[in-house]
Amino acid sequence: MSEKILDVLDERGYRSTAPRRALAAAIGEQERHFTAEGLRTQLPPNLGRATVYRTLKILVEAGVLCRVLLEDGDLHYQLSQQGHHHHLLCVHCGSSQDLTGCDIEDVLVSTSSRHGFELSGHWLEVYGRCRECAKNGEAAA
Amino acid sequence: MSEKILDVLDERGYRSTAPRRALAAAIGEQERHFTAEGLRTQLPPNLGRATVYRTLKILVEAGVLCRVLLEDGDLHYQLSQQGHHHHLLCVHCGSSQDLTGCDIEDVLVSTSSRHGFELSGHWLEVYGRCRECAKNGEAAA
DNA sequence: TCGGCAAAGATACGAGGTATCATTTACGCT
DNA sequence: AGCGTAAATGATACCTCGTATCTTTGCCGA
Repeated sequence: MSEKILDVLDERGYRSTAPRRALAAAIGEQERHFTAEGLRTQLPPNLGRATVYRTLKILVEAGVLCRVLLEDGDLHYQLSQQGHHHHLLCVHCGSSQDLTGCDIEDVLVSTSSRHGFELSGHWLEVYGRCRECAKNGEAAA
Repeated sequence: MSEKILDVLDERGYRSTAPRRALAAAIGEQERHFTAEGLRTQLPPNLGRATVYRTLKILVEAGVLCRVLLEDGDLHYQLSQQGHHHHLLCVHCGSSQDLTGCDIEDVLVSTSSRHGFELSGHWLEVYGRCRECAKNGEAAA
């Protein structure tokens, strides 16, 4: 996975540097969405803060990562699948599923045009409980 | 409008104070979504920053204001109509329309349950160009 | 009118992110 | 291989947005 990230950077003309390799490796190991600061704690401490933020920004622009907005407003990142998609975020265990091939786009387009609105983009996050957490009962709030 | 805001505060047991009256008046004058800091520049400078943020938070909880997330991640506020709704945000002129009574909720519910997901909430912002800006041509990017 | 308690303002703090800038390093070129 | 240059880095300072703390102010019910 980390190789794939480095490939994308290479394709875009970015240089292969030690900090970027470390970042790619760390990102590849994430099992959930993560924050910039969280990622930083898993990296050598001499790796500058600015470098982390710079690289994350590049990776989002390159489509490798996508931003995930948590219900409390926290901004996280995760490896992005396919192109445009949305997230089903479990508020209980923190897992996320991607939502693709749904009919939401269509609904949006038709609803928007009914308002004379020329749609260019949108942002959707869905919060709830995943199958596992819902099954494991009412124990947890 | 500002009276209505003060009424809501009163109903909820909040006291009527000079800072809150000033805030309510300023909010009533906003024609677009606004930021906390932007609002602050339109208020007497002796009105503390904490007070602005505290009051905005109260008003969001009371349903008077709603949060609006701009495409660049900036958090704005605006007077909220009805209960749950979404925004059509014009990226050109900055206006916003409310999106209510649409069928998006239904689609979300059915799509989510197909994933075994127990939906509890969601966040949607739609970006594009409003009727006016779309009409006024391709001149502007 | 007066006292308790909510609210205000000042201030400091903290997180998250960006600008600046001198130094280092990748890598195309010969 | 070695070199020159532009890109990238890390340190640092800074900025914005928002919150915690704490003392003082002032609303409002008895």
